[in-house]
Amino acid sequence: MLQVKVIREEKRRIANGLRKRNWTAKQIRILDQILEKDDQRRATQKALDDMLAENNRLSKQIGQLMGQGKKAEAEAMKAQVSAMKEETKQLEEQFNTLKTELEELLYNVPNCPHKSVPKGSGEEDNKVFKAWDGPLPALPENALPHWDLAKKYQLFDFELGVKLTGAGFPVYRGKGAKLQRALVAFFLDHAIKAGFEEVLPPLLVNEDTARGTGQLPDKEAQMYTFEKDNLYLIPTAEVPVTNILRGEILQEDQLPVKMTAYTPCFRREAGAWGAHVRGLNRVHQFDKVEIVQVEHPDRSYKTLQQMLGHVSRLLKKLELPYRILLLCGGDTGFASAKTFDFEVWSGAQQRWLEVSSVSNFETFQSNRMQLRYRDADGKIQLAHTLNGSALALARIVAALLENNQTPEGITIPKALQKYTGFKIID
RNA sequence: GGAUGGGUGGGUGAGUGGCUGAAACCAUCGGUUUGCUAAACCGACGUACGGGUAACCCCGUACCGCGGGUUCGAAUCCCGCCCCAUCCGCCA
Repeated sequence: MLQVKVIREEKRRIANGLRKRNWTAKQIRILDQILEKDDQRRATQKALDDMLAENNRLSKQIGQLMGQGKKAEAEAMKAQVSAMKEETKQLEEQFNTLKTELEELLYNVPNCPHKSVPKGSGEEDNKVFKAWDGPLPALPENALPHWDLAKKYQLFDFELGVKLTGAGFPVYRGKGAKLQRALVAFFLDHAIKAGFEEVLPPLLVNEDTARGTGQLPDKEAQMYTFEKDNLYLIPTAEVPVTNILRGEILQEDQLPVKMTAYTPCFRREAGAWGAHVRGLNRVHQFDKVEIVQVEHPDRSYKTLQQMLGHVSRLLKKLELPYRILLLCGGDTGFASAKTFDFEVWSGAQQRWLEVSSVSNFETFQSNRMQLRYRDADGKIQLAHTLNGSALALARIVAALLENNQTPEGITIPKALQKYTGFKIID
């Protein structure tokens, strides 16, 4: 959520940012509505506070009169305060309404894209930030897509998942299951080596937590919900991990806070099915190792680049061809100011698959969850939050299987062999 | 799930209707003293929103788990919810 203060002081910049997200002039008028609503809110608060101050003053006097035994005077004053009560109540209701309305307006405004983010409406306007300059795997004509390889080598089973749960919940088996575990361990070890603290968070979160990172109210339809207990299954580890610091005021020298977590991720993906979603390309449950950083605003973009470096190293070690996209305004997530996507080449499908999304949210999340630090002058400031997948398993597995298929079997990249305990799937 | 007792500032913890935004102690920070360290002493020390000021700051309001209620006035009384501890039940 953007701060009203920022909208007021930098309305031009915010409006320009929204234009990059393809907002029309008409839509951008919401900024004026917000400022107007905030003016009303402040005026009402002033009136209410003055009223309450008067009430408090009189009440104190009543207490004193009572203490002095001046009962009649006290009673007269009581009547006076009682008379003001109705007006106070009205002001209070008005104030609460305005506050709620203001918040609802603010919930509709996405983050302002960073100045380096290109304008655009969708995928087609994303810029290739780093192209793949190496060779693509040379696979034979009859190369199998990963869903066929999975059948051939009994690595995972979708039909079985349907029996147990429903579509989009694969059951991994044998070397397929071991491969999952190996990748998780591989990713976690590298994150720990890069200075991230490993955490193993709950997979169910409450409403406050879902709100903190912006899943509520923006992306409610994306999450599985447990109405009876008022809990949500996490769509990414970002949600519980970033919220660890919700409401905290950190010391400046505690920044950056670096955390990593492996969790399964659950996504309803309602209405997202269609072409290109076979096999592991899109599933309701997948495993992911996430890296999260809470950083000083002055350093957050440098940190974003470092996170790109971290993910790049993982993909190099896995010997997967990859490219990095800088998302355009229209494709950048609601809460993000700047997002890079990583895509790996899926040899048999002959397409790039998104395996990681690395974002700087600036103060969009920290404002909502009041995640702050005390600067050198002792002033309290909102911290920047960042996160990235490092990495999401399902599609990595798809690419690994497809790209490494040989007549003898599927070879395992060298760096991964000590984790899998086998060099080939045959 | 049942019973009982609790949820107060960074921590411990006092506070049963007005003098309490909240004692005291600890921690932290600044100062005095000191050959250095320690100790002692003095002082500062919550957050949000709003108002005033160029700023240091000053003022107002709200917040003692969350939400509602009673009252001129609520940390304190009443109701609902959440959470924690202990015991019982169940159990990986």
